[in-house]
Amino acid sequence: MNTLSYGLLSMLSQASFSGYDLMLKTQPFWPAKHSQIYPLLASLEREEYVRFEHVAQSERPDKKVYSLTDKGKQALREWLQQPAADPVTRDELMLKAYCLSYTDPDGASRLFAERLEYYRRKLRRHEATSCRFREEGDFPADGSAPPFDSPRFGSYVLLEKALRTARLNIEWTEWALALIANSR
Amino acid sequence: MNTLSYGLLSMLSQASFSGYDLMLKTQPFWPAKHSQIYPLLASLEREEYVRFEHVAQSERPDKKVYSLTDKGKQALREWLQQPAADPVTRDELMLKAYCLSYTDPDGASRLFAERLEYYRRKLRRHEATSCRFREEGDFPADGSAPPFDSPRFGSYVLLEKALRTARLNIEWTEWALALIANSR
DNA sequence: ATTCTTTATGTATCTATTTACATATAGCAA
DNA sequence: TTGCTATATGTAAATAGATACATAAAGAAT
Repeated sequence: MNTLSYGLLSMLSQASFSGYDLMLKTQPFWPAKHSQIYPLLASLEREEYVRFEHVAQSERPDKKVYSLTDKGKQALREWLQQPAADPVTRDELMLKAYCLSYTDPDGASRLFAERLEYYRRKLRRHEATSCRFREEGDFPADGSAPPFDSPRFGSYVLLEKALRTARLNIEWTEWALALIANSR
Repeated sequence: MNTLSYGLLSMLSQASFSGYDLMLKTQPFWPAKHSQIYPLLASLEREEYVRFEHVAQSERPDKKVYSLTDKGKQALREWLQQPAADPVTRDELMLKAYCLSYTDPDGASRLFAERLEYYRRKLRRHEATSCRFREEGDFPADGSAPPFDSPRFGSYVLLEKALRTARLNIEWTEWALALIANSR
């Protein structure tokens, strides 16, 4: 059982999902391709952490909808008792920053401007998710936090982090672009 | 040539380093073990992107000090023309947040309190680095930014991001801990 | 004295992850 | 009608990364 396997179980604690859904849902915090997810789900099913049912769809391909077994729920409770491993970030732009003087201010601006667009897209997506959650009743409509007992408490805390991080990254990138522009 | 290989070249654009130094320097933005670094350096040397000289040390083991060749510098310039790949973050705590209701407020507080300590340690380290850079003359003593042409411009921009991010993460974790405490 | 940590370099093996190969249906755009 | 995207599931092969094995010497702590 590796971290991603526990991550899949964790997503399934909120609702049942297909492998394709899980692949999309894990992207923000543990990106993985479908070619990694499907074999893991098959293994989790063999060892009875999850079960699935075939769901026929008329307009789309049929799917397998997975849900937690009691063994899966127990595994989650034990996993939560363990401290979380340190987060890992890998960012090519940060590596490029070390040799920024090998290009000119125009080249550097282009790199940071592309990253700024990436952060802005992220913020827009998180804001849309926040609205959707409030409209669909996952979060209270008044903007307050769901209670700790609610299965949405975790999503609320995560979304808040994602929003704050995106805004900070936008501010930092704009600050860096201004520094580069001032040097011209 | 993978991303980490370019990252090693990028670090070498600032100064010459041993494989051990490079392993330590890459941790913040592209963590890698020495067992991954050493073979990459050997391969970069075979293909003449870097060269090394043996440096005998009296009080420590001898080392190989690597530096960029002209071919390595050219490779860096071409790499900088390409847009940077999207950053990747993998964080077990975020996965655990999805099933937080499977534990109690005490268990959840413990998880977030451990992470808070991690972020505080990070901030202290970054602040120490910032002081060191200013004392050693890498950054201007008045707190202003090094000029764009300076090989330290990138480090300055990166350190600023690290400081802002660590502070935001501390604030977010404290906010989450307060939410959990209020539910008790 | 002994154990632990840091510096320093390397290889062998295993696991995790990505890329490519494969297939199928529906909708949309050129 | 041809190609592109999204949904949906899978396998094969390659690469990237982690763990374990190996060695060595100095200093600090116990």
